[in-house]
Amino acid sequence: MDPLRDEARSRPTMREVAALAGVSLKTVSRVVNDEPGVSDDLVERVRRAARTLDYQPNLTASSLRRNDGKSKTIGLLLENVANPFSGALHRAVEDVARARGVLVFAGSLDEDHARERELATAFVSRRVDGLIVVPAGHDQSYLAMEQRAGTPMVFVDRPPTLLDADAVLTANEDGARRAVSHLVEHGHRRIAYLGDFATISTAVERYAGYAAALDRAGIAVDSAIVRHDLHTSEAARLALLEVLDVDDPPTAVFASQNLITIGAIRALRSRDLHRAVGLVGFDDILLADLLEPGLTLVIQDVAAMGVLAAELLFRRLDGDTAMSARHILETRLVTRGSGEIPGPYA
Amino acid sequence: MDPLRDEARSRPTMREVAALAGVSLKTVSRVVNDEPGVSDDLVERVRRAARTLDYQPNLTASSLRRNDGKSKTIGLLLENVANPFSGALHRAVEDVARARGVLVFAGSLDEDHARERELATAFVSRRVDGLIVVPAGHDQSYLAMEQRAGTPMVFVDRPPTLLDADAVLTANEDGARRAVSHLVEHGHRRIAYLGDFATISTAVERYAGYAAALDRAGIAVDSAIVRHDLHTSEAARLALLEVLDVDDPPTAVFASQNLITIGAIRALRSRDLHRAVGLVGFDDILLADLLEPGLTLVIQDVAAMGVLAAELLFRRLDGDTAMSARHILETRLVTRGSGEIPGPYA
DNA sequence: CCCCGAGATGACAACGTTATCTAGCTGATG
DNA sequence: CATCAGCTAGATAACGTTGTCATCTCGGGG
Repeated sequence: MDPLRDEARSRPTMREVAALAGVSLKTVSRVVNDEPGVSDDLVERVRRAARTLDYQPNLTASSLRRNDGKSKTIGLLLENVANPFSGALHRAVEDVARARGVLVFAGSLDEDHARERELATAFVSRRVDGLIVVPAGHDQSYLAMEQRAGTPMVFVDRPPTLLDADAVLTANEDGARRAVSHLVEHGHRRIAYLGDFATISTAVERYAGYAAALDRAGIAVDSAIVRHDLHTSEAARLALLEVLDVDDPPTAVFASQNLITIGAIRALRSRDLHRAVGLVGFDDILLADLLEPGLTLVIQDVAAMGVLAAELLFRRLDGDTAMSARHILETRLVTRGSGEIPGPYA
Repeated sequence: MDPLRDEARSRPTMREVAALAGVSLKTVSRVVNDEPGVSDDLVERVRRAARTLDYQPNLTASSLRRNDGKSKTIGLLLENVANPFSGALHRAVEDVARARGVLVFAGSLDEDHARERELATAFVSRRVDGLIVVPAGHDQSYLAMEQRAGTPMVFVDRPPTLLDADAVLTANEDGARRAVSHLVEHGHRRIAYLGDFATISTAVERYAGYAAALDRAGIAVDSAIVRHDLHTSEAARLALLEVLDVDDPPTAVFASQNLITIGAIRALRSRDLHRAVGLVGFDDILLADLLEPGLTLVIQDVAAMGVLAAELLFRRLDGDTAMSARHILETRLVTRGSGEIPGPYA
């Protein structure tokens, strides 16, 4: 009907390359996969034919037929591809994967456990070779069947629940304890806690570290200056404004996550308290050194976490059947000023 | 040999579901794809069998066989998944894709044109349904065949070269002109330019805007205070330090990109000039409002760019055959202090 | 009571590739 | 000179699914 319909000319296949080169399908397959046992003459002819047709092998068909069934693809479930933590993790995983010719599917979960399951299933349907997961939910048993079917999986930042798998975690409690002890050492005894959803395991651990540091210093936790379930910087800002209004207000603040730290800074600024109230945050923040005062932070080596997670995953793919393990990475306290503001007991 | 080898029990297939339900393969296919013409009785039986076996359809096999050949997958080529611009773009694209059940492959190019081609080819080999590209190179003709084979592609931030395709771009020249004019209006006539690789089209356009603004104000471009090819904040910092040392040093700076802006701030801080020298940057920066002085920036709506790009792509996938077009998004100048520092002619 | 159409179900081929097996050829060995 | 090892090349089946078409059943109309 339409004579100009050469538009949707479909991609050349091995069969067409074979026809042009005057060889069998299988010979083309051998050449494409660099298998030995093809004469130089034919290799050259096939190569030329492939180039002429601009042949690109169809990797999905290939992986369907291959014995190992590998798709050279992994799935990465992140909290949100737009946040810096996820971005850094993604990049580290990508680099390790790239070295092995493996591509990365990435997706955002937004702390939504339904979304986690949905996306994991979508990845599995595409037959990814493995999964790296920063879980949003608290039940990963839905992955058990898939794991048994041979898909390795590594959890990052938060451990899997109701599932046995490798995990790369941060020493959250220890990091938080050091952060809060640091404030105590600088003379603070009224230290507020601002934390993320209490359903997030890292938030729980960081709170435990906060409480432990206070306990060690003989300070009682005062719920009037402890706020959980803050997930945006705005929520954190409002929470801190309230906390600053209680009787006997805090002289220092521990912010358990980067967005919360930012909210805390905004609150302190608006009261012009940023040079008076101590502040230590968990997680790195870009430009932390350019603020005034500089931000004292507990930081994790996110890139190292990503590299380790990817390496664990590929080790499993290479056949490692050792028992699953949890790898805990230490944190580092970087002092830049906000955490060294002296408290009343300095 | 190893009796415990039930480990790698492979995934159930339609054939197994069919056997368990006592129906034919095709009937299972119909049920899985919600095709009409299957009795309620059988639908129920198949559903139950599928659930029992925890059957997950193999989408790669399905897309291989399907007439439309769609893999419900798109490829996204970014500069670096870890940088905020790429992250925001990625997220916007993901959201549009998610609404259509489409998954996103993402990869980093690091301004490497070889890597661009490599990654694009890898995506094509996995038969993605479409590509969204922030190109690193200056020749996308290698994609022509693929485009003719029916894979739509949309370029973002930078136009395609030697290839006709949709593009979503920023009004770079206009934005830069407004930024520099803003400095002129605040009394500056010695305005330094710090720019990215001159091979990047956006950098070229922004420089053109800088030159145009000076020209309009009757100011000659002085190459002594113009620096190109800065790609890291450290390079920018060092460059500005040098520029500040020339005779008749600049009283203001235009930084053409976010990392460069950060380097510029560091340089100014180290000379304690951050409250004396005017600064306007291109691209958004997290916490720009918390610095002192606040950063005056020309910002692009990155999320809007991503949404538009993804929508254009899906429109093509839905069969839109209109001529390809370039969509130019305007920028916005956000004044926060650093750009309003008065110059000598104020 | 036969035939026909509509609807449900299944048999079979095919998507593009790789695995397996066999055929043909060469040249060396007994 | 027969045999066989060793190599190259191709024919064929198979991966898990969907498209096409044939078959079967059932109810209603002539």
